[in-house]
Amino acid sequence: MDNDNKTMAHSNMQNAIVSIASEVFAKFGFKKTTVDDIAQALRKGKSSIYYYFKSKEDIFKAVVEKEADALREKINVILNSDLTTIDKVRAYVNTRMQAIQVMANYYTLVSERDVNNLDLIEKLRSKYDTEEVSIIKALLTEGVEQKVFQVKDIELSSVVLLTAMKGLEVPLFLEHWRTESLDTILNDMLNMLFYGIVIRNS
Amino acid sequence: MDNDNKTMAHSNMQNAIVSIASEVFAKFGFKKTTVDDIAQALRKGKSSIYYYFKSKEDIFKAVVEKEADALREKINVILNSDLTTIDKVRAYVNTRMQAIQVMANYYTLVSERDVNNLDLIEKLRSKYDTEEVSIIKALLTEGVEQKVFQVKDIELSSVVLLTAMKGLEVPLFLEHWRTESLDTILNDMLNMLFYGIVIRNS
DNA sequence: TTTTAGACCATTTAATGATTTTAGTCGAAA
DNA sequence: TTTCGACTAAAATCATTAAATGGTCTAAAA
Repeated sequence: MDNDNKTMAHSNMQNAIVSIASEVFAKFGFKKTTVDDIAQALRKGKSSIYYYFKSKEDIFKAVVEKEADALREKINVILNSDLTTIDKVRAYVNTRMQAIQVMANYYTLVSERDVNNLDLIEKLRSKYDTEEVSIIKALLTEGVEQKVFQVKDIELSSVVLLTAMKGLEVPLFLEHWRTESLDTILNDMLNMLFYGIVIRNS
Repeated sequence: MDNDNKTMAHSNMQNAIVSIASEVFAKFGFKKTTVDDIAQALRKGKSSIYYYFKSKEDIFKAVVEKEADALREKINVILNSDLTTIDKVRAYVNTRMQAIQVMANYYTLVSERDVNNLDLIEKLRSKYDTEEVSIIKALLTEGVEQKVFQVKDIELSSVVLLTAMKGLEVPLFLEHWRTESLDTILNDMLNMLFYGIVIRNS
């Protein structure tokens, strides 16, 4: 078997592990899932898993990264589209609010708040928050460049918007506090963002 | 001692307990503070405390309520002032963002997230969140009535604003992530809220 | 009559040692 | 190159015992 096929087979096995691990982690959570659980689900020995991954933590990171990729793909379609910047922001927020479902394993780890995993939680949180702030900054910058937006402090505004979205995850997704469709709610919020609440006389 | 003086004396002792308890809770947190700690700080026996309060939880609630009163007093000055509605909102947000310092015991309890106290946390959170939403609704309603604001869904907007403020408590107060003054940061955010980010051509 | 506090109870928490489980490694076999 | 059984060290769990704590009772003091 030449080198490329060997690497391909290696990758295939890694992908298989990540897929199965994703399901096992989803079922039991990070803490309660053992590497032996994952191995058994793959019908292999535990040390086989360690041939492909350095540690349990690395497997979990790969799982979360795969889920993040699914979200990134959707978001990149929006960023690269011909939509107006305003519509891009709308589409982005709508898609981003699916994060809690698409990146279920990451959110579960964060909410577990297990003191033994705070380091892992902080690593992941930092990585994905930084990424999100970059996306929002890019959108705000595009809007400013096209003279559609006026934003005094893009860095601050990006963080504020991300913080607001994250804060709303709980009432919108975990508590189901409103009966209107998510689209309606997000639309109202975005209109507040775009046009403000102060009435300006023409 | 007639009845009024008796009641007065009773209240005085309750106030003394709340004051001292506030300090002890602030020092050790709810969980680590024992009723005996509070009693010793007052140079009394533990069962004396139970003569004035039904439970440790009731003492803590009284402590938090006292702190909340300090914040309410400041906010009521704003609500009852002759300021324009826009300036009232500005002043309210500035004052409200002091909550994390003025209501320190409440915030400490919430961040402890002790599973044995989730019930108490939820009771207090519900109480004070409901109160805050009412204040924001009143301000938005006043603005709409004076035709200064245009808000499609006052209930939703109030909750969104409160959620955003709460979400920003961490970066602004606990992580000191920005070097500008708090006033500057809050001002920028409020301008986003009032006027939006979309440039509207006259 | 009101206030106080020591003694007490039931429950919770902490400490401890023993046992089990788990992450990760090694080396031989396939 | 890949797999896995055996193994190790550390971590986690369990059962038991002791200590601590929230709260109560009742008698004494103010």
